[in-house]
Amino acid sequence: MFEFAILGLLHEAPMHGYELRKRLHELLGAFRAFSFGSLYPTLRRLQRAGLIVEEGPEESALSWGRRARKVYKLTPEGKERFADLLANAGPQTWDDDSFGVHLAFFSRTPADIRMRILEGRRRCVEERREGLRARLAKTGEQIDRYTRELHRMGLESTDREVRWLNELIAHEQAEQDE
Amino acid sequence: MFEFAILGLLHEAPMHGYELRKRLHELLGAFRAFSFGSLYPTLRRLQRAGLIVEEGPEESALSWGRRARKVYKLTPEGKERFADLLANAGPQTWDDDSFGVHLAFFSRTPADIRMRILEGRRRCVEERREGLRARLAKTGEQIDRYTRELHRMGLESTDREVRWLNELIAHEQAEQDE
DNA sequence: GAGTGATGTATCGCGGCGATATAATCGTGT
DNA sequence: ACACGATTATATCGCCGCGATACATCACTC
Repeated sequence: MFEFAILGLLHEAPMHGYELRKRLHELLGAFRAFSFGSLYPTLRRLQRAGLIVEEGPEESALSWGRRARKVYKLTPEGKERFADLLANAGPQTWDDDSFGVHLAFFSRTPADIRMRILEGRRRCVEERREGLRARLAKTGEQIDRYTRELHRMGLESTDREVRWLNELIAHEQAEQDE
Repeated sequence: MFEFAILGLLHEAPMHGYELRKRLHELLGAFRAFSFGSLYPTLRRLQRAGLIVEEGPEESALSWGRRARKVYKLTPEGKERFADLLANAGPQTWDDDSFGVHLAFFSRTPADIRMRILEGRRRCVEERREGLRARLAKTGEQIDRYTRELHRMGLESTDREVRWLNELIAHEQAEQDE
């Protein structure tokens, strides 16, 4: 996921780690917090895999006076990898945060894949909603007040997410038709 | 967190791994999925730490005919540890799932600690809400449609959680007064 | 010129997950 | 009677991401 996010961001421009994290925070801070503790190891991993490369010092010379930074840019393999991850956007689980990250890069995502991701998400959130509904109905009054409150809240947010997804999907369809 | 949940559940009765996971699912399935991949290692860890012990076969003999299971029960140290974890319920972050797990064990939690946890959660969710609000206001129209949608949704759910927490807190106070 | 806070890179240990292996037992259909 | 799949049950492995921590530079202010 982090990998996907970094590759996605580097499509905009070459960046160094700290900046990546800042942009990531702006982009995804709404529902996901990325830490430095995974940022730098991930960058190393991507570099070793040949998906990103460190820019030579001459390129970053325009911002001189700055202290040591490592500016990374995408390689063709990196771009390919990003497209692959999008295309194979796997079966999701409700507690999987990949959906949000995908959404954040939707403007760079083909319409058909956008649709597949949206519908995949809706499907799994709907499943979850039915599961919660069933459990709430079954256990009825016998369970702990706090637990019930937790379930109630869970069901409500799941329901709201489904409705939200429906709106997003409708909007996509409207765009496609025009 | 898993540790806390397991210790909490074992207050009810001695249990084996699979059962623990099932109960955990009932209790916390609304917002958290625990996997076997952490369950068994965690049980081992707790056992090594002396917080739980494996019941002898004679005790589990009442359920005979069953296949190999390892039934664990709390030690006094385990109970102590649970109380400690509750008492020191640390500073939370919004994406931290400890709150939900704590809530699930509220009926076994002293009223003052309940209150501290609820208010701690409210505080950090409120902070997050203000952060989101500020960012949405600042960036205005210049950001990506999908990203804005993500932020909007994030803000909305955060706001809903704050209101929910307010209700819970009010209920606690009402109970305290009676 | 001291202190504070933001910028910047980096590592370490650990908790938790997904995939996977293995096996007994239960339920159901034929 | 038996076969087959679902459920019960324990366990390991590698990987991802986090929190804590360290350390250095720069900007700003008192």
